Amino acid sequence: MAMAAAGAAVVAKRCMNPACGAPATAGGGDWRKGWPLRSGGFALLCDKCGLAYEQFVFCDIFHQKESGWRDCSFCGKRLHCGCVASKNSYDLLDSGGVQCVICMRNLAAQSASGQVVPKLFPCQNNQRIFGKSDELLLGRKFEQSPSLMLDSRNDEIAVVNKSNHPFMVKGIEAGQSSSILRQKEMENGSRQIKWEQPTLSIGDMGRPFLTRSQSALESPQYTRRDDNKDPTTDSTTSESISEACLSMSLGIANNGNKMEATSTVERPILSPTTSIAEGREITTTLSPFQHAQRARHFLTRPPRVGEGAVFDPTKDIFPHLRVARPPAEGRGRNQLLPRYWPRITDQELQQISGDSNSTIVPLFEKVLSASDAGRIGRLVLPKACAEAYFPPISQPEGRPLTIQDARGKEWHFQFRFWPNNNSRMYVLEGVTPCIQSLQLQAGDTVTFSRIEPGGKLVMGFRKATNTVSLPDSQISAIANGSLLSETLFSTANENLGVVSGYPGFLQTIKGAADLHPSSLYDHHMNSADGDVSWLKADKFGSRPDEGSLQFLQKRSRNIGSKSRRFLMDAEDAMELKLTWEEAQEWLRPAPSAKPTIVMIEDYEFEEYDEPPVFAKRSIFTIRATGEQDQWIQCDDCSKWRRLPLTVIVASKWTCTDNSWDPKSCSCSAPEELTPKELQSVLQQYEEMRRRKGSYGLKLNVAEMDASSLDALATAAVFGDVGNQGTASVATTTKHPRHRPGCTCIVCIQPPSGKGPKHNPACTCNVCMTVRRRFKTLMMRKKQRQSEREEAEASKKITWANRDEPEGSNLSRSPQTLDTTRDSSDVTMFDKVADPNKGHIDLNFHPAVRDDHQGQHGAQQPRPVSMMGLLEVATRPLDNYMKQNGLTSLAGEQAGGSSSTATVLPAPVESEERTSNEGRVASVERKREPDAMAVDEAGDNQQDKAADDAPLPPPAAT
DNA sequence: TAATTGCATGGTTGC
DNA sequence: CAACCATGCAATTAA
Repeated sequence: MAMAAAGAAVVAKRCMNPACGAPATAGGGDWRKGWPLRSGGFALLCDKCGLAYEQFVFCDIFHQKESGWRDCSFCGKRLHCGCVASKNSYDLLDSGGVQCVICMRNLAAQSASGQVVPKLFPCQNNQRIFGKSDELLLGRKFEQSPSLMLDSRNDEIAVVNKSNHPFMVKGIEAGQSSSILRQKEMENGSRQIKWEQPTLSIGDMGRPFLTRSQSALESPQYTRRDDNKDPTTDSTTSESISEACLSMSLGIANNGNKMEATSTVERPILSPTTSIAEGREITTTLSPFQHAQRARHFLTRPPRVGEGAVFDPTKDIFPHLRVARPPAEGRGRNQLLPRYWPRITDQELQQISGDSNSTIVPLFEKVLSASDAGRIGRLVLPKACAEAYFPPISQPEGRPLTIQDARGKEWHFQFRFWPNNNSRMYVLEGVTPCIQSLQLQAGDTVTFSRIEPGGKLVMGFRKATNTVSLPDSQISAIANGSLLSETLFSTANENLGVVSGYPGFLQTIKGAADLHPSSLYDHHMNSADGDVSWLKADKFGSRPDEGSLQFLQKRSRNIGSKSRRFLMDAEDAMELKLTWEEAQEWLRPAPSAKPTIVMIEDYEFEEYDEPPVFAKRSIFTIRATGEQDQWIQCDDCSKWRRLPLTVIVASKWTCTDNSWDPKSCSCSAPEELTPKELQSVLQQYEEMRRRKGSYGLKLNVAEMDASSLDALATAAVFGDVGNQGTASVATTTKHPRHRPGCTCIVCIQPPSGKGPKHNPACTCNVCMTVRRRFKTLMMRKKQRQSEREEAEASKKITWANRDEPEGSNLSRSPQTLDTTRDSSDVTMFDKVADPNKGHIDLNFHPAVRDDHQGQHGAQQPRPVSMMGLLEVATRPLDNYMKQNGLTSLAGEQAGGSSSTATVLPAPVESEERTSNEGRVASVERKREPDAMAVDEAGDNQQDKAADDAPLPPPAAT
């Protein structure tokens, strides 16, 4: 790359080879970047004579090859180039050598008089050539800036106008400089520093970057602050600090040639570069490292717990585990979204670090979109990432950016931006060769890291090997819009193991795993060796990662945007080989859950902040006396033991855990149920399961409906599954159906902070559906009012049957149930709560109701998905009216009563219902006032209507 | 005519 | 609701 391309404002520079003298100016550019240097810079070659120079990213000055390194004459530590920009990292000695700041300080400490006079100038590198074009100056012409120096003897700050000095200088934002300078001061220990700006702790910073070897392993800039170690004892630290200081400057007022710090806090030690910066746009060249430093300055908000930002002790235990780490630096004013957090395992870091002493700082990663991986050759960069980690650019043209891949090959991109909605859209242009070389495609993940020291950008990649490859026919069908989203996802699910689920599911499952070593181990072990293809992409097995997931989500965007949230990791799916109904048996309200009563259109709903929990399956029975029991089977002896109704037990339970019944706390104790009773109960139970399974078992994981997985998700995220022990829950008094396994919005809502809360203003699908149902309800009520008179005659009939669709649980009293079973005095029932209050049931199953509406339960219900629900919700009102007979509501009420028999969550009940309608109705009538009965009848009707169809347009509601 | 470039649009998502 | 960002598309340039 010719330097001329860097910009037109390159000042006259000539090759230092007297026989050459090739200019590096625009138009004459015979300069090109060469090989990467371990320093983090790159070689600069004179195309004409081949003389090589090197550039250091910290000072942005080209140095004649190998001429810039300076080794401390005392400790031998490799110092930086020796240019003015790095001048503060060492001191020139009269003897001709250099002295690093550490040695210099030590010497000063040893000297009572402290007469250590840094020899700031002249700099030795008089053969240096200028480097850096205006692209590095962000469009500004090169300008000489006064260099700031500090006489350490008296701590005065002296500004020396180095207008005659041939080195480009630069500045950074005041905030950054002050922050860094404070670091520097701490480093030197020469002053008492008051930290004005927010101090970042480990917790604030998240997990700092890792290095090849340990302790490595924390960013010196941070660890030093955190543990207050004496930096002099840590060469790594000091070196890093020194390097960091290379890039700092002071953001103080320029008083001509003399600058004075007006604040004691802001007094710098050394800042060799000071172009006065007032903001980004006038900020001069910053290396990525500098940039990160600056960005770090804005880090004031601690990461949220739960986003993975907290210190994760498991990382030390499982360094190979892929856990998204919030970048330690440079997240900018706004925190980086977790989706961009690098998910690089320590092993991968080690790989990329190789045998060098370099430190890898994971910055961010991005899943390649179709656009990114397409032929257009543009990789859209997340704005926050670009601004935090890449060099600042002020012009849309941007600047060239060289990024090295894990194989050591350098790729030259154009880092630029487009103005977009008063904002910027950052892109890397020219990525096609890289993409093709690495054989990346949409869904793969590109990871950006930085090598320290040097600040060199490195990119890795992670293949999404399980990327869905749909048959062409399906792809074309998708393109034509003829393939329903469900089909796509079904296909995707089959191929990838993607299933529907709550969006927080994946995150929370992983999050939970992160917090629990055992689960994490199980969950991640298979992929422990990583799916990041840093150096040996093909060597490692891979698992579908979030990249492929996101890719799928993106691909599905145009055909079912609502469904993009119903995706999950294939590996997670593998662990969820159970049907929804099976899962239901394990779900219980959280023991500690306290419901919040929410009024929705005059109806009370209970909302729980806590998700349901896993619990061991149990069977509820009711005796002839009306007494209810809960039975649970011992995992050891398989005997059934009676438990209090409200008890929730862990997934494993044995007789010895039976603290409620001393007589049955041992496996040797006889079973309380007689064989006949037991057989009856189990038969009923199996019957119920069969019927549930009749549709549930048909569902593979991928076909679970959304609500099912929502519940699964919320259950899965509950970390203390099985540890609830006993608690008084299980039933509620407000929501008649709020029982173990309930799938209403109360139960399926995700834990706080993990998703939309179902407050009255919630607009999630579930809530919206509920609201629509209520709107439908209200609409129908209005219509009914006008028809009520003529419907009066059939009203009683309606009442007699009105509870069938939804209210069988409500209407079924223990006594009623009991009379239906004559084989035993113990009858199984679906655990219900207080049936005293009329509530609209949220546990509707439209498909179930649909099927049974016309066939009285003879037909097995179909699974229903959220997409299907949404689909029917969009049907025109007239269809809705026709389908639901709203034109003749009275007739519906009268004639529809017989068709309202339905299968309910507890099939046993529905079966009874058909034979006991009259009794059920009478019981129902007894317990509720007529007014409520009317409403509830309407509710049920409307629920049904709203469930299986069609929601009226807003005007109709 | 194809490829590239620059911008606009609109879906998605976080606040 | 606003910001972000994936992508479409018109304008421009190159072949």
